[in-house]
Amino acid sequence: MASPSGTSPSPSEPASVDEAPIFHVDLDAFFASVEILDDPTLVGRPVAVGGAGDRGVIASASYEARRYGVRSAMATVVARRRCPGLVILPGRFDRYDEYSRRFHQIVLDLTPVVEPLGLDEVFADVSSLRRLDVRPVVAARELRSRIRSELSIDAGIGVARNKLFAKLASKRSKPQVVDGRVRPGEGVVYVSPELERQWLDELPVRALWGVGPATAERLGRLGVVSVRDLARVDESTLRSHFGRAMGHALAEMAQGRDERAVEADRAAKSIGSEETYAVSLTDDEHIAREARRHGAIVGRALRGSDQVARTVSVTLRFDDMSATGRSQTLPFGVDDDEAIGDVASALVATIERRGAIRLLGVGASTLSAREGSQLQLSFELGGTGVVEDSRGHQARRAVLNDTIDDLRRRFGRSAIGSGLDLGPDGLRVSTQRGDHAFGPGGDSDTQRP
DNA sequence: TCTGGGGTCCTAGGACCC
DNA sequence: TCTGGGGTCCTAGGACCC
Repeated sequence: MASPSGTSPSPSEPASVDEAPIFHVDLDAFFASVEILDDPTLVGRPVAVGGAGDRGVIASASYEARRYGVRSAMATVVARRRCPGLVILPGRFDRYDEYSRRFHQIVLDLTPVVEPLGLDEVFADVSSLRRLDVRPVVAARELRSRIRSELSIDAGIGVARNKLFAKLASKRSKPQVVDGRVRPGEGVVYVSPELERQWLDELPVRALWGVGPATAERLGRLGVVSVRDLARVDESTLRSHFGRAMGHALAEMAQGRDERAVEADRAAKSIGSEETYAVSLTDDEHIAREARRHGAIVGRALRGSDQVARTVSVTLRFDDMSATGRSQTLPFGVDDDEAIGDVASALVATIERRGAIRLLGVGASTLSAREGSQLQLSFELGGTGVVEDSRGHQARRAVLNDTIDDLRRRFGRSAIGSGLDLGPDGLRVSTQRGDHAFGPGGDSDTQRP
């Protein structure tokens, strides 16, 4: 296949695993591809997965749809305008999960060091192939054909010295839309060390990992548009403008350096559920109910993964697109709908509204394995260490109620929506207050004026 | 043209502890 | 008189990624 000089893979060049130990593997148009596989009548039609409503966004677009300029992250109303015949599907994430697991397993058959990024991408460290004397480009081609034969989905694979170049290479390996036509990709692209500098110099800073619209804009104001420009700025300057971590990362990437390891088995750090409403919320009771509903979804997810969360957070986005949040860390982990819902609805009630609410979300973090959390609570609350269900429950309830009282105090009663003071929605649970002088917040009553 | 839902990471200030 | 220094935890906000 014809390729622009300097950007073609160099399959004929020998590359040992030591020269190019990192793969970035990325499935093409993943969600849309799964939908087309499951419904052959969609073959050849422009297909997208995403929200169909006025506030929807495209999550994935088939190449047929991309011919019309449809892209992921594009507002659905825009996509429809560009492509009136666009088939928009809501998405079936359980199904994508199945495909994703199979995809991961195929890569895991090659190397155990696999780091997923979302459902359709992984980094893989293939250093372990050294013993087998396999050239990485050859291994990548075999991997690609296995993915294609077992999943019926194409993948692009970047092969390089580090994550930075592997990711840039996989992007170049993809099919491209040129003049309304889809040009097949090369599938596997290897960046040789000799090509690295040339690649970087051609790139806009926006192509670098971690450089989004805001950072690109700020760099532009410093006269930095390309990575070539960026390479001329010293690190201390970058740190002073962008902070320690970002400044360092920018300086490193501009030189083609990237020491990040491929990390397998990264545990999730938070679980959340959020929703953008077709019609923004204004009613206090409705808002509290939604906080509880999302809290219950989070609770189910926690229980499903045998985890408890100590931190409950809420996020609101208003009609002006501004967003704000509140979070509260409890002295013990929770995984039940009621506890999460109580804290979430109380948190939401403390937020001063800047208008109608278009998005409401509930999150859980500071996660730990569920086992033993009840016992731990019993100790923390000054118990004997003997776990007794009713007592444990009552003590948790008491701490939870105190926590909610603390929120009122911190943010002022007036900030609390009318939905909170009353009992009927079950927010306040009848517990004799003052009969427990233990636990964090347990003596907060005495501080109340 | 108007911006989803799942997440991760970073920063900064205050509280608190030694 | 003026008044530490570092570490950790918590919270709010923001940018970014897929």
